[in-house]
Amino acid sequence: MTQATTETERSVKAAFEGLEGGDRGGPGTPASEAWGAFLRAHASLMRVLDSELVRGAELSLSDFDVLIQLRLADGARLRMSELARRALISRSGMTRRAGQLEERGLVARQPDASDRRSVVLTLTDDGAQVLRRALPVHFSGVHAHFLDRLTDDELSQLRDVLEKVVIDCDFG
Amino acid sequence: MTQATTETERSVKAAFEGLEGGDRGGPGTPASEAWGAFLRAHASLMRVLDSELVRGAELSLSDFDVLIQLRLADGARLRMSELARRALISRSGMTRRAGQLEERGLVARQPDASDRRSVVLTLTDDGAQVLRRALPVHFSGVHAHFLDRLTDDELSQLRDVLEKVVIDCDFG
DNA sequence: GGTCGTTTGTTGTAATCGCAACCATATGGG
DNA sequence: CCCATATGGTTGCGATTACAACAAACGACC
Repeated sequence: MTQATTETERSVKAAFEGLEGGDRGGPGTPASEAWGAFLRAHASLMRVLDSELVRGAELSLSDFDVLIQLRLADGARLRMSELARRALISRSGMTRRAGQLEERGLVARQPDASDRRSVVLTLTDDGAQVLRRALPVHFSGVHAHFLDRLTDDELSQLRDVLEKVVIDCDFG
Repeated sequence: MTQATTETERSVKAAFEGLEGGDRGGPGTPASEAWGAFLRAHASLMRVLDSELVRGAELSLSDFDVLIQLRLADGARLRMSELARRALISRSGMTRRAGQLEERGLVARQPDASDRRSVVLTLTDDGAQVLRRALPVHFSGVHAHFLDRLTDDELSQLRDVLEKVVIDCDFG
């Protein structure tokens, strides 16, 4: 995977000439290399972290996301839409994920008194316990593959740079 | 829309609450903020870029990935496995994606004379033409949402930092 | 030549996800 | 009060993906 980078970026040059692209963003530039690293980093990190979490805590990264977002919310309760927004998934995706988690007894659906359209999701005791067991697994993975490889300065740089390219858009 | 998100990419904004992992990695630190920005940036960028590409060139980002990797390869020809590796997808995923692209006449399957197990994918004239029309669409999107928002220094930083966290792993 | 382990591509299967459509509810103006 | 519009959640549906298992072919070795 790392090797492909070099190869790719070398040949990118030939492929993109004739394209109006210009210098910035052209092949072999920091731009294209940054883009490629961005894609590779995400793909490989997500795969490994999910795999580790499933093996170590019998929880997918998607499920973990919902549980952790619930736990971080005030009172460990959130409406479906808000939860979907925070977990970066669609509302329909949230519906199905909540259904699975509810079947496992990790979350509970409750009607919202102030808005009868809404459904409020809460973390059950079992859910909190499962989350407690999953946290160190995920934590050690993020440490090993992410935090331990970067300095504090690099993390700050990464945060600042990436926040500039976040697009505010709907997710479903 | 076509699925811009590959696997599991969710927001885990501050996944380390309640852990005594020390300050590094705790909520509100550059670590967790960088991680959250990483996830949000990828999710939103992929969604928007895929959407723009589908609307502007009738090509999903996944299909584009295959075509561009073929184009960048020497002679615009690659074995399935190598193509899958470069496109960050599994071999089975590559099989099916190649099947679709072949049906559309954008790529052609050829036997590899030197290894009868292998199948070599080549870019057809139609495929090259579709790719030519797709390139400016994708590049303008990458420019608008990524490159134009960052300086050269920031792109170099991003590349250097992200390459440190790329994990060399199999994708299928 | 024969054998074992590896690699290559494909397929069955199951899981996931988003979009569009839908109903229920809420909200703001006539 | 009534209607138009917007929002919240669910469901049907199609599309995509990875994992595991498989056969064919390769390669190293004896």
